[in-house]
Amino acid sequence: MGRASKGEERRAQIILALQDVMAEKGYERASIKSIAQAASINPGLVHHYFGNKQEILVSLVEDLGQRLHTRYIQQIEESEDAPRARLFAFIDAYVGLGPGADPKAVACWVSIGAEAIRQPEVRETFMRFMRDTLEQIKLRLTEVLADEGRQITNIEALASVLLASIEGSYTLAMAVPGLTPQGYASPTLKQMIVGLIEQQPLREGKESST
Amino acid sequence: MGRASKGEERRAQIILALQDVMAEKGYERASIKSIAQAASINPGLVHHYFGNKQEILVSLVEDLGQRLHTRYIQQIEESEDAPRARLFAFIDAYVGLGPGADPKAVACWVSIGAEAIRQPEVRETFMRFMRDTLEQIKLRLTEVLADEGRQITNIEALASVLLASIEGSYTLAMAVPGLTPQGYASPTLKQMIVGLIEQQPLREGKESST
Amino acid sequence: MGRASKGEERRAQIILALQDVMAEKGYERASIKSIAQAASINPGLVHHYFGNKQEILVSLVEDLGQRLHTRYIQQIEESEDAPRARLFAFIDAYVGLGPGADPKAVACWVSIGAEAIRQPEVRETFMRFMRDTLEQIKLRLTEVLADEGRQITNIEALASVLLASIEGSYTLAMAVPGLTPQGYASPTLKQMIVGLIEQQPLREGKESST
Amino acid sequence: MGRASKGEERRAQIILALQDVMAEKGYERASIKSIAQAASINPGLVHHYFGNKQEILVSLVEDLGQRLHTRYIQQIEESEDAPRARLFAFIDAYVGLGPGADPKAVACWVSIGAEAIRQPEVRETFMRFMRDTLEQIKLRLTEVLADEGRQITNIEALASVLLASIEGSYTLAMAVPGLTPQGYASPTLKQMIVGLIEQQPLREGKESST
DNA sequence: TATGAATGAGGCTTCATTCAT
DNA sequence: CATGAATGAAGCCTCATTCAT
Repeated sequence: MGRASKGEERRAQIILALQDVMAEKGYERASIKSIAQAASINPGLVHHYFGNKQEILVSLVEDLGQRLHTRYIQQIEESEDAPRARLFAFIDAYVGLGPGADPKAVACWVSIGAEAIRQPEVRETFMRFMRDTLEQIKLRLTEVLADEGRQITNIEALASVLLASIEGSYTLAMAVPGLTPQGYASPTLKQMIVGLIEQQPLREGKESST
Repeated sequence: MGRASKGEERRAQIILALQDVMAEKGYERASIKSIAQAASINPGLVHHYFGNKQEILVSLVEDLGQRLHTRYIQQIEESEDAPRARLFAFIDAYVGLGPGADPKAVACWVSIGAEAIRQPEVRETFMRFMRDTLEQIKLRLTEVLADEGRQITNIEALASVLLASIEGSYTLAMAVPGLTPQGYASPTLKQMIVGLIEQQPLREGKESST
Repeated sequence: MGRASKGEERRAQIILALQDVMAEKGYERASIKSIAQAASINPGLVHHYFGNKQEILVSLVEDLGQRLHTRYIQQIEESEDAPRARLFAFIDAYVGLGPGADPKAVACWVSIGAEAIRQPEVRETFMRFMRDTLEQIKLRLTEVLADEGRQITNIEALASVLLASIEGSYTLAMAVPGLTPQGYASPTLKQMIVGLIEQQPLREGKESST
Repeated sequence: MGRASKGEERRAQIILALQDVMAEKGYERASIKSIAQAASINPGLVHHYFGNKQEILVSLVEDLGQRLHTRYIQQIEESEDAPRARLFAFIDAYVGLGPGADPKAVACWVSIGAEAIRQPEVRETFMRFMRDTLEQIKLRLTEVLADEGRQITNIEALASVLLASIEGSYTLAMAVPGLTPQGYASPTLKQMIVGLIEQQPLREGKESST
């Protein structure tokens, strides 16, 4: 797993530079020149490490996804072992801080969502990450439902709404700052999840709570 | 109420053309030339009606917002008079169909959210619409809570999560099509809302259902 | 001599509008649209009165020249009858106030001098005025020299330097405002002229009049 | 003092190209394309060396100013040591030949004077040069007056008229060629200066030196 | 006369990418 | 690896001029 050769370092430098510039100007307006400047390297050098601009973007998507996943793993490790705790750890990792705990990263992530609509290569990478994330949500939900004696139905839709809420909270946070209350997302999402869970019918003759 | 002078028609033509091109290529790649072509007019004419490209975008934001609001009004009129029905009408208007019942409109809306991060003029218009929408959600929620004898607390956060879920569902629908189940959003969101409502404590000694 | 028909008024309006816009932006950046706005008329109307933009400029040159000449005639009429007084009246008309007593007019005049270098039609009109002016200077100088018993030689060069000083004072006044002292030009030019005159040899042993 | 790196050469090439094109068409009509052609380089390359068109113009102003100053220094070195000779050397440098001994340079200089009215950045550079030049004139004049026992008053105004005469002679030379006699400027200006000097009162009853 | 829509050319600038050194 | 010069294609916008009404 020999990471961090000179080349890898350079690549990482460039990817982070794209993140910085893109957070400020968006993808299209992030010129190779400006990226190079942000990375403190020569413009011509960028194309030694990436075939074209889009490749940097794809790498950034991977990088941001990786960072989010890493945070999630950490939160899981620090959390209690109970299913609910693990589900909440997921929420904390993904909205408590957003991707990378970094406003720049969140801004990029929103732009990436938009770029993914048009650029197949970006979509592919973005989608892979979203699919994995959705799987995790389903896992955590199933775990909780099982643990609490609820029927496991409709998981796909529940997980989708949760994922949408997370993505949407990024958009709101960046595009309409100040409109939504500070720090509302994490606790309210947890509350919402609890609500959803408790609407699931009990597995064996028990009455559902509705 | 003389609507649609010649100039207004042209403007509408151009705004719709931006929507079409932008849905396919995104804002930055929607060139004035391609917009003019989509509108079947001369490229030079675009700047006869709009000072610059951004003005078209801002007009499109207003237009899309207006369309959504109109749909909402219609749904309200068609719905029953009960508070819950009105809240659900809101959901149907905003996610049952997305902005404009039109995939193009949804694609644009996601891009607009991203552009709003960087372009103050776009943000302003986008934000005004989001603020109004948030107010509507709060109104509808308050109505329901009052009607069902629940305490009215935490409305701001509840509404924010709902708004985020809607926005996020647009992003998922366009950027990772097929990942989430068809038509999941509207019913699941309603379910989620019910869950959230029923977690609100009762106003007078009655037991909450949790 | 029926002046001021409706058409003539419109033309004058447009010419003055060019002056206003040109003073602020220069000739090339004075668009037909901005000229029309300054004239409070419709852009399309401009080409009813002038074949093209250059024609307006040529008319402006004529207009400014006319104004200057008119001022000169007035000053002459108000001045004493002595040759020196008439020469000084010339100076007062041309630099005491500049063309039209109007900073805008002076700014235009400097630009016109530059445009005359490249545009033959402008040069022709500009040159006609300059030739007439030079003739006036020579007349006034000859008059003075004759009156003061000086030999009349070198008039052409003397007049040219005087004309150059006037033109140069416009450039300095507009391009480097504040660099030269307020109101220096008129008295100092008079002083310079006196110096030049008194260097002319006497015609027949008479003493100079100073 | 390593002058003329590759980049500096290119810059100089472009600046001279602007001079050539501008002499023929004026600043606004000197397109980047035509400048590139005159410099025998690719149009896109121009913006590799200059941020925008105006920067080229400002550089040209500096370049022309430098050339004039250099000529003046040379004339001074070649002239006698007497104050009058030095003052006359100034005149020869500035009008005997015009800026750069080059009609193109003179044509540009006139246009620059006009552009300076509108473009602050151009004005600043133009003004700096004019200020320096005015200082030189004052120096030379003071020197002469001191040497010839004249009172040193009114220097500012005398110098201003001289500077105006020089600038004006450029305008006349380019805008109305043939109107003024060939080569009139230098000798007549000298004559005018002598006239001005000899009008200055003597410091202490001494006779003037003429 | 008057309006303002329409045309089409061209200008400045930006930029991804390639290449010589 | 690294530099930064070079290329050429767009892109946005401005504008003089024409034209239908």
